[in-house]
Amino acid sequence: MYQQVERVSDDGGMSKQPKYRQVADALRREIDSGTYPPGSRLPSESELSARFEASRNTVRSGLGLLVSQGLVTSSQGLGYEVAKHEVFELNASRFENLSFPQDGDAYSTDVANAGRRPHQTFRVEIRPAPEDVAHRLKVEPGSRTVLRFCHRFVDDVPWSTQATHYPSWLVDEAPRLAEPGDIAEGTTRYLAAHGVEQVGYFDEIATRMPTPEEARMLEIGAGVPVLLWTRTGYSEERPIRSTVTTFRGDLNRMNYEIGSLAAREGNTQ
Amino acid sequence: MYQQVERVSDDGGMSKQPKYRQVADALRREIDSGTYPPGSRLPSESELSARFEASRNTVRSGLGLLVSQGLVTSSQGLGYEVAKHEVFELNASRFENLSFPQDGDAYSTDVANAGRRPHQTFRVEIRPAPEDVAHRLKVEPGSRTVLRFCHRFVDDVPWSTQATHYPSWLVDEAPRLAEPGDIAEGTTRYLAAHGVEQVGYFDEIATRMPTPEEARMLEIGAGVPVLLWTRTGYSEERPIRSTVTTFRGDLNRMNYEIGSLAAREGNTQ
DNA sequence: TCATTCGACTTGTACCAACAAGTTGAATGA
DNA sequence: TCATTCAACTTGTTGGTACAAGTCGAATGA
Repeated sequence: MYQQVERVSDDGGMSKQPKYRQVADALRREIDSGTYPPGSRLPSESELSARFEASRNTVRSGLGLLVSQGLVTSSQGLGYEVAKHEVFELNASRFENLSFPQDGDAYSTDVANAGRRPHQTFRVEIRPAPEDVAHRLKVEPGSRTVLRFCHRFVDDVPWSTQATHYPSWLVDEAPRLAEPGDIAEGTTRYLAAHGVEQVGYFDEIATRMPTPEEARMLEIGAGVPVLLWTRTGYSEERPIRSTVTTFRGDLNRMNYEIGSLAAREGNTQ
Repeated sequence: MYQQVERVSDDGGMSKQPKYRQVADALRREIDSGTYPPGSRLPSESELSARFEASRNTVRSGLGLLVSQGLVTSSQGLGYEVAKHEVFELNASRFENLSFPQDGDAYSTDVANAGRRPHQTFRVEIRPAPEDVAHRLKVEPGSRTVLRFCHRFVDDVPWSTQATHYPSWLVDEAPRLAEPGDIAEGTTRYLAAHGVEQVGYFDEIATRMPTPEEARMLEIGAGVPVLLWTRTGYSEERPIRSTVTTFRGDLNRMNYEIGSLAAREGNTQ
């Protein structure tokens, strides 16, 4: 296959890099330049081992770098594959007033409009408030909250999880929140009908590597971060909900449109 | 130190996990439970090797997992340290009208207000438009753009990079854009004074693992993703700027306030 | 006192070996 | 024809060894 052997010859006087990094860099260049397009298979470890005159372990270290950077994935028995990135756009500012991306309304229609097949599981629990949620809802940590939890898929690929906590005082006014099953008209409308209107919200966006739990739920491989979207909704008087949505970072992008965008016809990616 | 040896005894009938995962899980539990608080040092590889009755390689695999999840960092000669997370809040919606977080205005004051020391380097280049930028600015790929690039530090720790591209037609109307050095009054005000007013913007937020280049600029260790904030600014007629800000994911969180938040006094973290 | 050396630690790199486990496709046999 | 087996691949796990390289503090010597 490769009669010729890789050398550090390309190293234009740069500092000497360890061999496993040279392997990673060489493969990264070839991936970037299209030698190995997204979805294609890389040569096997033993082939690379011969090509780079390195032991299998060294080649594995290099490949491990690429995996932890999310560039390639590996599966036992199959080999290494260049990662595909098919991102899905989420418009976060569209839900400003009533239609919340909650209980499947906006989510299902968005996904269906993109020609994909949505699917979700749903459950309701009574749970003591975790510290961060308690702080956002301005209730005591450990006090009772209703958790409405949603696990979402697109074409049977895990896409996101969404956990919305409601404070117990709100459940007293709107008891159906604590009942299992969907609220057909949407929780925001349901709450508004019971005199609790959401007049504003506060979004926090963060990223980090997934916990093992999150990696399991979203079937995330190594090297893929999660995007955390925390939306705290407010009535005129106080916080009424805290929604934490956890997205696969490799499949999602979030958008905010603010101000007049008359000049923005067509889409921007 | 540890006379007793770890066993799989804790495995309550669960599927057998490889030993290196057991090591990682055990250490993760101890980190979460406070046995090893943030900033503290983990036992050395050889100590862990004795404790878990595993080879050094196996222990290293387990530690490598924690590193790639951003939970711990390692440095040669020093050992493994539990990562500290000191996040910095960015209010993205505050810049809705004129004061852009550009050329240091909002950034410097924000950082100084937090009692930290801001520092930044700045440069201006003429560059052919990369494809994504060209698309956002609605110009031809490869056409001339002005790139104003900013590398920001907080207390001498690399914090973010910001690259703003302006289309060449805009530079004809506002020539100081292409000149090196700050624009004291802020680019947005400068543009407004030349009849180009930004009336809206479109934000895209994404996350991924850093490229080697980004890892170098931001001094990111393994297991820390970057947060990409792309803001495209529009005048009444067309796009006028594309700003891509790259943040260290472990040190930043982005906030959007939308609607009335009279009920949100105090802060939410 | 102060700077240097050096030893004892730490993690990093690189190699070897062996076997486990998943996948695929060709050969086999009913 | 069709299902099964099996051989030949792939990556995954675990052990070993050796040395390089970074860090720290104690011992050394001027």
